[in-house]
This record gives sequence, structure tokens and C-alpha cells, in this order.
Amino acid sequence: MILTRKAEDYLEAILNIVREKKYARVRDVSSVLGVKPSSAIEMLRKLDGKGLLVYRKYDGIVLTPKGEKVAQVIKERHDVIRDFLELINVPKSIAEMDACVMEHHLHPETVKQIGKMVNFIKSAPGYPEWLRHFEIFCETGRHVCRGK
Amino acid sequence: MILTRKAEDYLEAILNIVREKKYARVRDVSSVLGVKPSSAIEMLRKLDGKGLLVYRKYDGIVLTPKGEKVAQVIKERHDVIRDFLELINVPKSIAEMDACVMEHHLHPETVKQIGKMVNFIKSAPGYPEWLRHFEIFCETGRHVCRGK
DNA sequence: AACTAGAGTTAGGGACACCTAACTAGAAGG
DNA sequence: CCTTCTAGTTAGGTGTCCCTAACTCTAGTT
Repeated sequence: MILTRKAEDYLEAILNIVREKKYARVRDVSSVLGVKPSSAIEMLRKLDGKGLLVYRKYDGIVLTPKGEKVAQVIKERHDVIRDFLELINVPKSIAEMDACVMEHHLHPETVKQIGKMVNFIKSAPGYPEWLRHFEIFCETGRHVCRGK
Repeated sequence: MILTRKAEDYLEAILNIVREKKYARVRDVSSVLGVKPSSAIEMLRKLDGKGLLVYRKYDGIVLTPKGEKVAQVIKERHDVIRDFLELINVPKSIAEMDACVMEHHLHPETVKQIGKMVNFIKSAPGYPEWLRHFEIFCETGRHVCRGK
């Protein structure tokens, strides 16, 4: 199944909405994605055609198991990337935006390595210390520990 | 000046070609970007119209100072991102590809923080050690240093 | 100088994702 | 029951970026 970047955006958005409300409406989807309802409908029809969700006129939208699986994968990527960006002190709102972009285009291998790196740092014996050192480095350009 | 992702790709590709050859030809550009010559010409005309490069029929292509400045910025982003990905052991070819994608879409703040993080790690007192520990962590999921 | 191979160009068209404007369905109040 | 308001829908159109097919130009060979 080859999906465009935008198709993935729609699936992910719908997953998030459904998690809160049981089903999504055209309006929900279009407002989350910042497009007009007519644009959303066009995509919903395409995704319905691919069996990723069920869209019937004037009715709620739900993901099929297949669509949910795809959306889940994207959401996981998103979370990994956002965690990483927040870890290196990218402001939350920017981290969120950029994770949205990266989640679609990065090679799975890349996402995997980013995830490992986040785990490596977070689970390191001196974790909070590492963060503090990084912050100081960002401000001063110097390492506080062991010389220099 | 608002540029599309693709326009940026063209400028960056042309910068790389010009660095080697003084001027670029339609064929060079189209083959680097994996598009047909006719597609490249269409974009070249647009970029010429915006004053980012000089394109005259049947002639070589060069960047204007303005175009070169834009291309340079993109190339720097590209390099920062590629360095980071290689640092965390993403295979070189994938790092190159993914840097191409990320260079266009990431917020400058994000690129800045990635750059700082790369510097932080590379200039740390125990740099090669850090890399080795990360590699071991990737394979075993364990920290070798100080307990655990 | 004529020929020809390959580079460059133009015209015309398609997919994608978006829009506006105009129409329709359905729920909620009188 | 009828009106009305909002959500939903359809039709038609735009911009971007790509393509193929057919043409033209340029440079190198003879």
C-alpha cells in the first residue's frame, strides 16, 4: 500500500479524533488539518476506496482495522521524533510541528536510530545530569564536566 | 521569498554542480534530480524569473548571488542533519537521503538544536567513548558504564 | 559545408491536493 | 409540521510538478 504524505496525515488525524470521540466527522478532520471540508471529503473518498476507513455520506467516519494499523505506525513514529526533539530542547510547539513533517518522510532505519538514541540518553545512569550539561553547552558552548 | 520544497532542491543541486564545473547544464540538473529535462526546464524558467539563477536557452546555468545564498543555507542545513544521522549510526546512504528531506521542512530552531547536539557530543571530553557506548547500547540495550 | 547524434525545447496532458460557490440533508426550535 | 441553521456535498477550477512525443538547435565528424 503506497500512501502519499497527505493520506498519512489524514489517517493519523482521524486516529486521534476517534480515540476521543468514537467516530470522526468531516468537520473535525478538515479543521484539524486546516483544509476546507470539500478537500477533506475528496481524500476521505480516496481512503474509503483503499479500504482504510469507512466513509458514508452524512455519516461518521471510522478507521478499518487496516487503516488503524497504518495510522498507529505513523503515530508511533511521530511520538519517537517528538520525544527526541523535546529532549534536545526544541520548543514543544515546534517539536510537534516538525515531528508531523518528519514522520512521513524518514526512513524506518532513521526513526529506529533516533528512538535508540532517545532511550540511550534517557536510560543512562547520569540522565538528568546529561540534560543539564547539554543545556549549559547550548548557552556557553563549553563542557562543564571533566576539564576543558 | 517563498520557495517550494522542489525549488529548493533545484537550487541545492545546481550549487553542487556549479562547485565542480563552473556552470550547470539542463542534463546535469535533470539527472541529479531524477526528472526529465523538460521538467527541469520548467523549474529553471521559474527560478530565472525569481532572479535566483540565470537560464538562457541552449546555454549554461549559473546561480545569481541571491540564488547562491539561498542554496548555501539549504546545503548547510543538509550537512548538519546528515552529520547528526551519521553520528547516530544511520547508514550513510540513508542519512544522505533523509537529510535531503529534512533540510526543507524543519524549523530553523530545530536545525539549530540538532547542530548543537552534534557539537555537544563531538566535542565532549569522552567523545569516541560515547560513540562506542551508544553502539553497544544499540546492540545490547544496556549501558556499559557506571553500573546497571 | 553537410550530416548527424545528442542536448535542449515546446506543446499538451495528468495526478494530487487544494480552493470557492452553490446546492442538499438533517436536526432542533417554534 | 415547517422553518432554519449548520454540516455536508458537488461541480468546477487553480497551482505545482511531473510526463511523453515531437520538434529544434549545437557541436563534432567527415
